[in-house]
Amino acid sequence: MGFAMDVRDPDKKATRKRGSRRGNSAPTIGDVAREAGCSPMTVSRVINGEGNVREETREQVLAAVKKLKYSPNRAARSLAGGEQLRIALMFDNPSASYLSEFLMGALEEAARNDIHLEVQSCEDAVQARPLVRKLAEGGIRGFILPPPLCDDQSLLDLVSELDAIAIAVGPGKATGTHGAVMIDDFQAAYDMTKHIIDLGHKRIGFIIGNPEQVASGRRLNGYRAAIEDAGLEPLDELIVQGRFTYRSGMAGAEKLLSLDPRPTAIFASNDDMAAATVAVCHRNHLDVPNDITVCGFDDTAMASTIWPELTTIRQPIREMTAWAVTAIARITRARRSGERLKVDQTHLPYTLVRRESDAAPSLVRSSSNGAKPK
Amino acid sequence: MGFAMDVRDPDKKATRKRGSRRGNSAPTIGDVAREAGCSPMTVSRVINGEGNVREETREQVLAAVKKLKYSPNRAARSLAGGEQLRIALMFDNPSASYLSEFLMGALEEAARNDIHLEVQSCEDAVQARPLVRKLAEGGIRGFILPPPLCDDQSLLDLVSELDAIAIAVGPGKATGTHGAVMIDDFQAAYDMTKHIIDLGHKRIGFIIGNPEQVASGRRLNGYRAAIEDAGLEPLDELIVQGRFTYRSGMAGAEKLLSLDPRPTAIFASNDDMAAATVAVCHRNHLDVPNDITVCGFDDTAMASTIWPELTTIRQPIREMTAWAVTAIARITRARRSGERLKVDQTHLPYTLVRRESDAAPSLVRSSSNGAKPK
DNA sequence: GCTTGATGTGGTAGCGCTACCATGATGAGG
DNA sequence: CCTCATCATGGTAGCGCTACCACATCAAGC
Repeated sequence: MGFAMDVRDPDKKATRKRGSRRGNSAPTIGDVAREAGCSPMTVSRVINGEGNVREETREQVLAAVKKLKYSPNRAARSLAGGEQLRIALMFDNPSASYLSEFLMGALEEAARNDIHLEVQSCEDAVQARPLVRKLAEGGIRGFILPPPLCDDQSLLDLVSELDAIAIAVGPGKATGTHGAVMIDDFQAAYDMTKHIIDLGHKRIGFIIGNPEQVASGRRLNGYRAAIEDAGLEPLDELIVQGRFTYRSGMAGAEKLLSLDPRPTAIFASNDDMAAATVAVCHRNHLDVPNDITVCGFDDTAMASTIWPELTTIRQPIREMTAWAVTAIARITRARRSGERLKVDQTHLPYTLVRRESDAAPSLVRSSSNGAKPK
Repeated sequence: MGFAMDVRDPDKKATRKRGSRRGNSAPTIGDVAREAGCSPMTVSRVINGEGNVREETREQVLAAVKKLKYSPNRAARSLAGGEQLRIALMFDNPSASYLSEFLMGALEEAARNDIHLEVQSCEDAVQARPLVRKLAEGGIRGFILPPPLCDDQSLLDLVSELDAIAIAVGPGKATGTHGAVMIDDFQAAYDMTKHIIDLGHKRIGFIIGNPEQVASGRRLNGYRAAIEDAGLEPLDELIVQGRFTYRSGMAGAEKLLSLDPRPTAIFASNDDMAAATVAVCHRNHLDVPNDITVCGFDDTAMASTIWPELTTIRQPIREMTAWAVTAIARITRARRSGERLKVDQTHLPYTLVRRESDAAPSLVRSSSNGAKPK
């Protein structure tokens, strides 16, 4: 026995010294155990807040932890602890340029918490269903769903049914059966509309988003409320249907510009449609913003690429996705230890980003060189 | 003996079955080894791109990986492998809409290999220098540099000097002192130009990219070579300078459209400028593609957002970034074990994506309804 | 007294992977 | 022919931690 140890020890030391496996720093659970005069197992128990440890022992361990500045090794923990938490991030419009922000938030947060994140793209909500089922059966515990997927109630129900967790990122409305992070679409649209009104505009056109996404309706309502609160006449002719696509934005803008008198400002429900509106304005030889103000929503890359750059509403997409990831982690942990806490929902703050596409209306139609007020 | 086995075996199976440690899914390196008919070690070698594996074996392993959809367990990897590799992804034009693809590739691959990736934005190459120094001193071992950062030779030299690894993603030209993944910009521009020529165009305008990026010159040369090879007259008036921005694209397009006779096609060095060109054409009441063909380069989100959608060259940005990440990982590993293998460079295949912005030239100027040939 | 059952604690065996060394197979040089 | 280097591969022993069982201890019950 003694011999065996003698042989083993130097060997081990040599390995250690070279530091081929581990630099030299980072105390391990074993170091703590030695310091506290107990076994690694007991240390593990204390650290994980399990019961069945004498108060005295616990204190010794905690003192040792503090003294050695021990912090558990994440990799080892998740390796030993059985399965790693796996969550899927699904999206069905890969063209969305806010995807990069979306990914930054999710992947960063996932890495921080040692969560495996799978990025899945799919055609639409219908096609997503079998995919979700497969993933859930394959061990995925949570799903992050951006719009428009998160507006499909039956998809959300399917996730609950499969005993997984769905978090909607930026849905128009939360239904209470699942978690959600969003901005207040209503208030944001209200603010933007009020901003345009404050600039002096009275005829403000609005292009609605995809009717299948609840957010579209909320943005429309925000616009309407601001118009009414300002005492302006709410005219149906100023509101046209779009579908969030560039092309639908072109059609909507053409319709609005053919009105007589034409609106002096157009608020499109997203940036792609706003960009399309700018294009149509240019085709009609209208200068933006001197002849007409155009505003968007979302602050995607498109908004700051085109000329003039769009005044728009910025969603804190990164923070929203990060929140979604931690929410899933929290809920799963709770579930593992039996308790079934209810999923929560939250609103994060948005910002109105003022760029170059808005200005006060030119009073005289022909004088199109009115300097934009800063 | 037989008894002992009888006792032990079911026990083990039971443990497995309950899946207390491992769910049941996730194939391990051992499963792959069994499938490929070799040892786990060999699989490990293949996965980490180490040398000393017979080509035949490598292929078998790769096939097994694919078949089983194996993906290495990050926790185990970093637990066994010592310290975590840290690399930085720097970029200086956050507006680039290909950023999302870029990030997808990098972050996904980084997560897969349990590499800590820091995303850093900076103003320009000059400003990047102190930042690189600080990061390298802080333990960053590799830098991923998209254009235009990767075209700054002194920045690349700085990285080598600091004993870190630089991989250029999509530079115009590789200098041999650093790693690089790219497409053949010359050949791609040549192919696109030839495509336009084959459509029947003879006066083809070209908008050059940012002169500070070497890729711009390569694309220009590709255009020139195709023009000459087709026996068309190379006219300087058809080539205008741009800077890869939407706005510079507008200026360039305006200049080209003011020529008499105007070109029947315009090939812009990137999608943003091509989109701007389409906008300018529309402003001049020219239909795309019936009155004029417009082609882009890069296949960013912009290309498929606007109407008409752009015919363009797709770079496999995601794959390129992923390659960059694994290259850094491979080289670092090699360095750790002493050997100093030279950094390598590779070309990845591009594709010409045909959409709706190109057509044969309309022979009679007024008849603008020429059907687009399929 | 000895079975039960709770309560602390330690031992053992991995989690999936890689560093390191040992091996077998080849070919070059003596 | 045998050595010695060079490859291609396998075996073994951990990385730091936790699940699981075994054990020891002490109280209460038949």
